[in-house]
Amino acid sequence: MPELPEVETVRRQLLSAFQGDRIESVQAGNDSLFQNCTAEAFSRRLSGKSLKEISRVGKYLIFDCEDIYPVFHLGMSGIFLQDAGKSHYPQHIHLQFRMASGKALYYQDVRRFGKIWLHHQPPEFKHLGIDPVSGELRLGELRRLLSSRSANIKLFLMDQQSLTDIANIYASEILFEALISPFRKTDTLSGREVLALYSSIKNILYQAIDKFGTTYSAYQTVEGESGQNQNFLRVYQRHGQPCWWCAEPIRKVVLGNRSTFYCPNCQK
DNA sequence: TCTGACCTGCGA
DNA sequence: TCGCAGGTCAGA
Repeated sequence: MPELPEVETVRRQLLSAFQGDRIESVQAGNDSLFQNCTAEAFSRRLSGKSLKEISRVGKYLIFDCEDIYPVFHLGMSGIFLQDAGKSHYPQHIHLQFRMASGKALYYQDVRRFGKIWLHHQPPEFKHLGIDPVSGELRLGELRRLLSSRSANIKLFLMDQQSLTDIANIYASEILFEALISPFRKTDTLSGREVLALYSSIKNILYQAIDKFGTTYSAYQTVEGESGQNQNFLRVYQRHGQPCWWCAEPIRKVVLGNRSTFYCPNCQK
């Protein structure tokens, strides 16, 4: 499940492997992934273009291919692979790029929640909030966002209008490290708690990027490897196991239709 | 603001 | 066989 650190890992690995390379041909097989063009048009328009740059806005990956900008959202299970032989689900490979260098790039999406667009100019994402791993998120800005409304803190962290969507695994981990209950309201946090939350957002997300993301189910890096961050999670999927700090069993509840993991003793 | 649908693999 | 996993968005 590619969340923000996984998407950033993918971006860095794609750039490292393919920046400057020219797309010789594209085979696209599944029209349902394409939001504003057909698979055939996607293939035709990208063939012959060079991959100059890849940027990320939230969980969107924007490829700069000269005068055309394919945009990918990986959804729940979208991954890029250099080697189709490392795919665990080759029947779900929907896109295949052949590059002038002789390399190949495959897009696999088991659940097909991913989305692909083709733009003629760099797209804007006005509906997205601040990227939490950019330098744009400062303590004062987080304090302003938290106090501007009275929302559940877990849902706030998963709301892409505020912080470009930190997503489920990391929202639980961030609240655990900050010792803040997932049931709290955003406008009830003390100055000390806001500071703890701010530090925790940075720590947890940068650690996840450093560990090449978290692998559950279908996620693999571009090189076909698993992420390493699942070995460092302290509450996610650990319900019933003792808390890292106090040994109280970790609990699981559903908030906003998503599983939420927390320590009822440490998180106030 | 909340809920359900989309989708497929996996484990109970 | 059924429920769960979860990002996003439309609709209630």
